[in-house]
Amino acid sequence: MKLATWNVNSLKVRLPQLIDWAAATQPDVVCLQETKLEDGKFPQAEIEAAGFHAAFSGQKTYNGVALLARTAPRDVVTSIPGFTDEQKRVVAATLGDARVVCLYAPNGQAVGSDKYAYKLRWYDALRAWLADELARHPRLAVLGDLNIAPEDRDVHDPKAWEGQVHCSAPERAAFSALLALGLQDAFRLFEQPEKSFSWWDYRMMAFRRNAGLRIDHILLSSALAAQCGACSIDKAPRKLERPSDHTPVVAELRP
DNA sequence: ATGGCTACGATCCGTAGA
Repeated sequence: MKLATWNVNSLKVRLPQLIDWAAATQPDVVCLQETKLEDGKFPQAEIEAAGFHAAFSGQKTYNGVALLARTAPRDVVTSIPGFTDEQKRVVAATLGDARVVCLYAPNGQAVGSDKYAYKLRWYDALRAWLADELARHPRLAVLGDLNIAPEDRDVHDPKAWEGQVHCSAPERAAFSALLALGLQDAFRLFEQPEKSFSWWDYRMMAFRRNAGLRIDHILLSSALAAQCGACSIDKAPRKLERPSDHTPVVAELRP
């Protein structure tokens, strides 16, 4: 079983790339972020034609998440329980015997800003919810654009980014707190190339200079981590015309 | 050098992303 996460930065613009990529990669589950589409405008027919069921929660212009799966999603949830939020950042569902949570974490803008405070509040609520989810579902996968580079090796220029949003100590503590629940960073279960990133700024030829961050993640409970045979970043879509600034991360689970 | 792209919805520029 192949699980993937991809911040597509507009599903409308990236739909053809998503369809091509899914045909080539054959994932069983795809978590999408920044769909930027109201639910009424979700491309249901195209996604179905590509062989996926879909659960989604979107809004105009900003945010929006979707969970694509070969099997019908059950028990769909589209918010962190008890955390009131206008912003559509969460969709979770049960797929077969696994619980899958798709997340688009707040960006945080700048350390000390209102958006940064919201990001940390959001992470607090997320941790409490995932603790609950883990207790209920030992086979739990959490995928998404978490907007945190957990370690310096996840940053192209750790000095320049030191203490900045995505890298600040409170954000890294929030990421660690998820791992402390019993989740594992699937990417780090394996030897990886140095300077592996999942996002590159559109400006300054950042992709060509590999000036990126690893902020898109797949976290697995122990039961799923034990089955994980590979996890990699697929840079191919970032090389296409009109790419998303993020690229997919894929994990493979053995039966 | 604090910009530099891109997407969006509103115009012909502002907001947001990270």
